[in-house]
Amino acid sequence: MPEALAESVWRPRRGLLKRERTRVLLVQAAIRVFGARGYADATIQEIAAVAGMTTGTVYNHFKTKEEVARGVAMLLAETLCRRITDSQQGVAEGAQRMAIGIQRYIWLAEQSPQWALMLMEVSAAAPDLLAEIAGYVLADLRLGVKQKAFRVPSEAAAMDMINGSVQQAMRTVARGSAPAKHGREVATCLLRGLGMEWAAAKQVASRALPAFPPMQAAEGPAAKKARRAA
Amino acid sequence: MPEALAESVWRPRRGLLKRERTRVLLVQAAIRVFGARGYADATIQEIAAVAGMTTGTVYNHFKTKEEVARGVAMLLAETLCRRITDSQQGVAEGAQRMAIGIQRYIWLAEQSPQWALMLMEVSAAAPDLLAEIAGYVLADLRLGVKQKAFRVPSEAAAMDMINGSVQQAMRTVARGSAPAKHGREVATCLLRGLGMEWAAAKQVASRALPAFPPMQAAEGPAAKKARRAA
Amino acid sequence: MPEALAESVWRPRRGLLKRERTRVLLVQAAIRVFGARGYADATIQEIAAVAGMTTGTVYNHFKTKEEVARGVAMLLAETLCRRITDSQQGVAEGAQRMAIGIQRYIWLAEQSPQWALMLMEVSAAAPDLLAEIAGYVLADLRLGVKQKAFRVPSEAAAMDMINGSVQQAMRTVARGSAPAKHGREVATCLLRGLGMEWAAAKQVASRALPAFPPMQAAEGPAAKKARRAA
Amino acid sequence: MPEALAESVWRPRRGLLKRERTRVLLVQAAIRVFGARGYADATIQEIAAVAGMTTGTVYNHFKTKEEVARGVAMLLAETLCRRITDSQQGVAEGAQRMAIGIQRYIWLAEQSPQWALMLMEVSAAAPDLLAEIAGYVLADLRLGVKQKAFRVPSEAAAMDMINGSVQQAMRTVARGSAPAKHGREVATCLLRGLGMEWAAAKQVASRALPAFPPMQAAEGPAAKKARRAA
DNA sequence: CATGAATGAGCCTTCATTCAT
DNA sequence: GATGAATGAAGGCTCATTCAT
Repeated sequence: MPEALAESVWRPRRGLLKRERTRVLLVQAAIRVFGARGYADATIQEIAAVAGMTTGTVYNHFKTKEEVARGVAMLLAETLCRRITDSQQGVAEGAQRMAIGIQRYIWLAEQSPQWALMLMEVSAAAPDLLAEIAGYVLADLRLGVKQKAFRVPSEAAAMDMINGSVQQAMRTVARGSAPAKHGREVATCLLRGLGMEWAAAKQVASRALPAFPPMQAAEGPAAKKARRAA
Repeated sequence: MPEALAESVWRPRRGLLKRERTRVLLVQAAIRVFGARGYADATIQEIAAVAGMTTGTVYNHFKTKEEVARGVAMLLAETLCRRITDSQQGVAEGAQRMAIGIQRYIWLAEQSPQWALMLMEVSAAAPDLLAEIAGYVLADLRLGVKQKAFRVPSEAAAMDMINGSVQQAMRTVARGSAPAKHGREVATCLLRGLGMEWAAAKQVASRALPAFPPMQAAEGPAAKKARRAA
Repeated sequence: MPEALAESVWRPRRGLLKRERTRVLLVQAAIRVFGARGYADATIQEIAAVAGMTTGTVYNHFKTKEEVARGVAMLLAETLCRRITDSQQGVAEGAQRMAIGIQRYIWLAEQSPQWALMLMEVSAAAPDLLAEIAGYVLADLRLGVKQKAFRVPSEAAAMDMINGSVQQAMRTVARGSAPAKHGREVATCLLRGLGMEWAAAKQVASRALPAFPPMQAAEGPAAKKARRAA
Repeated sequence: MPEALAESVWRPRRGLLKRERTRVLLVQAAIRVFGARGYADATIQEIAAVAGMTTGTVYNHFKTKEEVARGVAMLLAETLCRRITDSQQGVAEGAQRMAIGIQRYIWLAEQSPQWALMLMEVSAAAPDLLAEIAGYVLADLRLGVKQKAFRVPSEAAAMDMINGSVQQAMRTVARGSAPAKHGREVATCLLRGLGMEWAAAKQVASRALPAFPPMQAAEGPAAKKARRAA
């Protein structure tokens, strides 16, 4: 797990109902185990053990291993999207937002190759993850188009290009076979592919990435309930 | 299996030593089973049965299940590369060769979604497949660069973009959620990403795909031997 | 559940103390679930859910799953015996009472094969059911003997014959492999086995079955209490 | 297991192909385990262990636990039918053959209550057993009818009566709650139920049971093959 | 080389039962 | 009395792999 995300993912969730707290603990354990063993080789027993519970408890919350993957996917998606969105605060250009997102994912793969591979394995098992992320990417794409920075033959084609390229780049980086600055170069290619001119693409992709500050606590339903009651 | 490939893959291999013919039969059976069940759910016993042999025989030719996947990967790679290369006969422009390759893969995914998904699963288990294909892609990329049609920040970035995008597009198509002309639009994006101007990219991607004629028989070692002897 | 019994079994029990009403609701739910899944495949959790309660509640009323089966057995036995006895009102001949009982059970199996199989499964898990029923059968047997209609080598042998034959006939009927009039023919055989002459057996078994009127409400302890208090 | 059957069931099968020999060993082990634990509580692991093999081997021969029960049923059916048929050698009267069969089964339940209960449990899980036995019973029934000893309203009714009664009697005997001579008395009732006169029924049921000699070896396919080849 | 029976480690999954709230 | 989350012991079953024939 990239250090920069650890806190956001592991942070104990207060203010959740008991059932939900257990669920989150299980998902956190699953992230650890998926990361260590890979999705295919991870076992429910180990997830339970890591969470300090028993197998039965896992099945109280998830009907199948795949559903565990879905739980993991949702937590990761939520964390990633929120963290990256937070770091884009105040960036109004679609092109730059896109460049930030692209490079951030590749940067995360550099920080923790193992984690990146897990992320992609989980994505395969639980497409929800990509779907969630795609929402944010699409928003930036549309912003860029509206701002006349981008021009694409179709949103679908552009999305496939962006998502596929970033994933492939993450793999390359995780494998250790990427040159330095790979993130920036991939971003350059992609911005160009989205219709920008060479110089502009290069310029935008070269700007320093913004800081990546810890996520603010999300509210659980229990907390929401309490607030509503107030 | 896309009809257009079936003959090339299933054709009985004559002129091979017996050992190798058996091996090919097993690989062909494995392709069928992987396609039907997916790599993870395919069993050695079923592959053997489909090939009309027994488990033991499989292990006489492959040390592990993964090696079977490698065998499948090699056969598919060889078939794909040869067929696509053949169809590019006489195309001298790197840009157009690239456009043809990109669209052909996406077209194959349209022809047989199941097969496409299998292809990608096998790629994950046996990276040889992608490596082999990448060789051809890289050649076209370099050709395009040499011809000043392409301009890229780095070969690695361009390759990740191309490979990742095509895979993602194949997935989208296989899932059935791609718009019509997806192949052409993805190709347009990618050519643009490789440095071409909008109009040129669009124009090249819009040319009709060349025919996709059956592969000529490949020579087995036995035939080679015979020829050498002559 | 045979329609003819449904009302007697499902009828809400008024006038019961709350604790007992809950208990009955659970037993009724168990009958539904046992009928749908079979005893072995029924789960406490589903029984609770069907009753609109939780597992814990089930265990507040029954120490084990088997005890639930016992509860089911008692309710079914009570219902069956009472309904059949009611329908025998005014029949003074042991032989005819016996013929009615035999045919009624087989008729019930025709009405609802699934329910019949459940009945026998529950009997295996909770012999109380058969014991209860056997009491009524034995009474009719003795009546027939006293009236010189029956003549048997031993009560035990006769009881085994009657109970075993009826169960087997119910199974055959439930399986759908019994000819028409099976109930009547089995009854004829059994009456003959109990010592009657052919003609008499056949004649008695051929009489029309009496109507099968809904059961009158049974009193619960609360009602009893109230009555005692009066 | 009743001593009188043990030798017939456990005898090592020579002249069987290896696969079949293993299968028989597994079935024999299953009989032991079903007898000791009951069908529901028997585990595949224990069966394998008792047979000196591993669980995987069991599943090489039987797809499910129920199929193991079927294997047991077939072996028991074959053994029982052959042994009883052998002991009826030279008995030409259908009535007496029937009386012998009825009493023999009940006698076996006396010899080994546990085994009898197992037999009935297995019958429930694998109806093949009863079906096989029923064939022999039906033959005797028809013989008796042809000889004018029996008269029944329908074969189906008679069969249900015989099978059901014998099973119930076996249960009663196995439970230890049957009076002495229960077998004879049940047989008397049943012969009467099949249409005989009281005196005749009693007389036939009172004859001494014939000896119960060990079964002659059955030929396995390998032996058959060898013989054919000769 | 082919055969195919045997292996065996180990996973997923179920569910009766408990117990703190 | 009701709740329902948690338990945990087991068991069925799979399948890649081996090896004697």
